[in-house]
Amino acid sequence: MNQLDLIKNKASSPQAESGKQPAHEQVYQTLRSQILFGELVPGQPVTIQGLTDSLGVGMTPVREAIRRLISDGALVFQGNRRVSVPLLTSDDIEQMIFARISIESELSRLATANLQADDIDHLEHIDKQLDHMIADGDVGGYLRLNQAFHESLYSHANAAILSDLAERLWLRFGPSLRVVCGRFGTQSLPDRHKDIISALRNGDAEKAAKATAQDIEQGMELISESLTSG
Amino acid sequence: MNQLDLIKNKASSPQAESGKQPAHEQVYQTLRSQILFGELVPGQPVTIQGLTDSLGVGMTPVREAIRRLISDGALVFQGNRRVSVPLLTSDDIEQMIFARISIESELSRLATANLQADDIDHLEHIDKQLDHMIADGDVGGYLRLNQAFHESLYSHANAAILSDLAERLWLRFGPSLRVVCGRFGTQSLPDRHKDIISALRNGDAEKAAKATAQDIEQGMELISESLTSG
DNA sequence: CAGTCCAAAATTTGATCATATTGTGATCAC
DNA sequence: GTGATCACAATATGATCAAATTTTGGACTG
Repeated sequence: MNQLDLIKNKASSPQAESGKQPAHEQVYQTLRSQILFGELVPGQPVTIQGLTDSLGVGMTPVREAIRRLISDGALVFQGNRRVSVPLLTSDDIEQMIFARISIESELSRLATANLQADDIDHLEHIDKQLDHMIADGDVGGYLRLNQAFHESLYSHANAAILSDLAERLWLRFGPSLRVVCGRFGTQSLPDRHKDIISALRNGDAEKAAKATAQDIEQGMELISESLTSG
Repeated sequence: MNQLDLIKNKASSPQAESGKQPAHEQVYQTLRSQILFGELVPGQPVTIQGLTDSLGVGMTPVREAIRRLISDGALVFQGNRRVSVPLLTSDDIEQMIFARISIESELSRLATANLQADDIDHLEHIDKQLDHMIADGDVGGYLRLNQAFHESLYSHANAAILSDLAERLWLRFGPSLRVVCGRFGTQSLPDRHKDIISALRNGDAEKAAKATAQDIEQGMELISESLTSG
């Protein structure tokens, strides 16, 4: 894809460890995945020393990663010096529904014009795998592929700032979404992706935006219901 | 010599125990203000050691503060280990116009119902001072009061997540807005605040949202024009 | 005598710093 | 221009200090 990336990777080939990223970056990415895919439970405390032990790195990289995640809204600072995975209120969900629909609909709208046929094929491929995950009841697989679908779509919008805002919102509800899936199973999960794909193939940006909004609303309402019932 | 001056000037805070905050938090707040109010120039490099020297604290707190600001989008990591104040493209501005209008209009809409008469008086008071700053050509004062106006308004929306998203966007364009003001002077600066206040007094949420959107669009277009002309 | 409550020690966790190591960009010789 | 070398900045660790939580022990009350 990008020539510059290949060149940059080549320069660091001596250490063939697939990436000579600094430790604080690796810690950040690790925690980010764990939060995004619900491997951490809402309310769970996160300690610096616990992470230095389990990840085998020093305190400074862990601290930096935690600060970044707090800034992302993926972790919350508890007033005393404790840090934990956020517990969402239904009011939080309301705000996120609004923000996600505003931003991600626009991302779909922008992406529509830039998508080539094979890009859409790729999205369809992801969605097919997604169906299998839902059928198999594989919650982790669902979360990863659902995220991959949206990220892949939004990446074609060429809108770094809007994508960044969207990513932050995903980090906020990741843990809660996992809980919902664990409670209700994968059957009730939304998948308006077929509608999105069909709109993309027709080059209909408005329809793609609308379908994205519906996909978002269904998923978020599920979390909201889970909160009120629990 | 003046290493603590920047930190100590938080004395305006009503709480006397502002010295109780950890150093990394103070460094973050200091840098945040400097970025938000344009005391740092777009493109300017930011070094860890430079800040440890000038602020008189160790490297760890500085590192944490910088990571947070990178996550905020207020600073950018340059691929190599360099960090600098972001340079915006006109495409960035486009995205920010969209995001700000979406989110901040909603914040105005939500705030309308919650505002008491004396809250609106307070907003009007801020706006009156703002007029003086514009007349005097005080760019720094304009930036601070403009930010205070919007923050004060949005705080009544009781929407932490949306406010957080808005804050991040403000951090991104702060340095560039300062440059614009320096170039064009304060005369051309937008101020639809009178329209906002009048709508708030009438309890007209839609009109408040609309006036907010106009205020945002005018301000951002100014930055955009400055980019293309420069 | 048992249970509760409070205070103070002990333990755990966080915050900061000093220092060693590593990587980057720049300079200078060739 | 190319390549070795040098200076500087960033990264990472462990030590040290401070704060908060938990545990513990004893006294007091019922």
